[in-house]
Amino acid sequence: MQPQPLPGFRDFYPAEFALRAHIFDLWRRTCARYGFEEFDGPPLEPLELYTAKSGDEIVGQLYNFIDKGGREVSLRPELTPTVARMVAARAGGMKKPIRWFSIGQMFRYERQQRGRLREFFQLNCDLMGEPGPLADAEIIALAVDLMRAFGLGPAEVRVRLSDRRVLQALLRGAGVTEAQLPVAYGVIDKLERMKPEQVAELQDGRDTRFGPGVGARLLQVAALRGWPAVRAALDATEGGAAAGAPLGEVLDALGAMGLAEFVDVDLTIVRGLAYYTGTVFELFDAGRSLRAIAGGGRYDGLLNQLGGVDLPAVGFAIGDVVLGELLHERGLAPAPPAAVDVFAAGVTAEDLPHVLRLAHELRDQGLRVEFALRAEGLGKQLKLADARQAAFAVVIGPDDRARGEVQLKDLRGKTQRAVPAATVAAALRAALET
RNA sequence: GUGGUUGUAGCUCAAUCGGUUAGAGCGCCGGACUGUGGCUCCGGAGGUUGCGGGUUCGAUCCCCGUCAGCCACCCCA
Repeated sequence: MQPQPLPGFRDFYPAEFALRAHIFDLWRRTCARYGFEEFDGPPLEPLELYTAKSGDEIVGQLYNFIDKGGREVSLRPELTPTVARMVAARAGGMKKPIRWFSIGQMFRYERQQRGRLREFFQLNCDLMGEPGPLADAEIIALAVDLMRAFGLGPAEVRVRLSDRRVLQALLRGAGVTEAQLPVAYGVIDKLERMKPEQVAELQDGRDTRFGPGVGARLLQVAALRGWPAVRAALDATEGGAAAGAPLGEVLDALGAMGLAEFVDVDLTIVRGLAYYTGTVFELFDAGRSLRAIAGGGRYDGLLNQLGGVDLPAVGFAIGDVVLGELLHERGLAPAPPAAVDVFAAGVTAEDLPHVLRLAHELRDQGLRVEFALRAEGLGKQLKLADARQAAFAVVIGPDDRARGEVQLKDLRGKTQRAVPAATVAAALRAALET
């Protein structure tokens, strides 16, 4: 057996590379439509950049090592700390709000599974310097349009949207103390994966982490679905209306953009407990058979914590792995594009110099051209042209040359016509532009 | 990192109770096809049955280990 790539790392053969290029292309074009600017940082960073944000525990999930200068370094597992550093360094000089995106390869030392590798590409989008809910709506709209760009509609992908402020108000109203909030977030986050017995213990109070009856009320909060139900619960809670106002404005804005049909209000979306302060959302395939496609939210304190500049921010990240799987599943992964426009074929050995001259002339004009690299029958050459999915073939033979012509074949339309040799380049350019 | 499960040709799969030389389709290469492609027909290459060990007269098949994929847990920044 040949040596294989390391576990969780991929070889990109042309077909897979074509999908990756397609994904990157649509990511870039969609971000551009929202006025986002592309940037990048180093793939290798000081280890402290990540331990400062997440603690020493994450080292177990990093590709870290000591470099030849004795520095503790790590391949980047995420981009946010790099963004924070870069923004902090020049925040004073940048017009707000800042709209940035980046496409880069990330590395995490984790056990791989479907949709989770040790190396992946991630699109990061951050909108910094604006605390208002329209910024949240803008970011969510971008995430939705990134799905629509691939042909994925509301029947294929769903945004599950929550808000840390709403969840906090409802949990406090349910009797969860301030100190118990982190535990309650953890419970809600795990609810879908908990055994029925554990849920029952929460329901009937055998789970003693919360006060009497609080567990059952927590389950009621977690079961709320849709904005009307959540808003009704907020209206019945002290301070609830104020806590729910930003989420309401986000939903109104998304509705005005015509994207409301993608969004499900669902408070069980918790995500990383550490730093989200408001809106929190994840994108899933509608059948929920895959991992989350994307996730993000508002993290108003993080840039200050990491970079020392107090800027509110909202953002998200999308990986290429789950998205790629979904595109395959839905038949939305494009076939690799044809690599050549024109195949130049000669009939006899004496035609070869003319084939080479024409091929090079066409290449100089920017056309993609291939020809047979050894003497072969015309049928064989055209088979190759067909396999390459060339749109046209030019056939040069002794009879054609005697008349100063070449045969120009439209391989898709199955038509052929004689063209003066001097005008074939212009004819091909014209035909390929249509 | 823990537990479970699956590994046969480039891909998708077959191989009787443990039995002789591990097969098929697709793909690839060559030919039919010496000035015309997609079709068809013929032929060929390609396998240490993931790897290592054990049981057995004999192992793709049973056992152990290991590596890899998948599933769950963990984690999800």
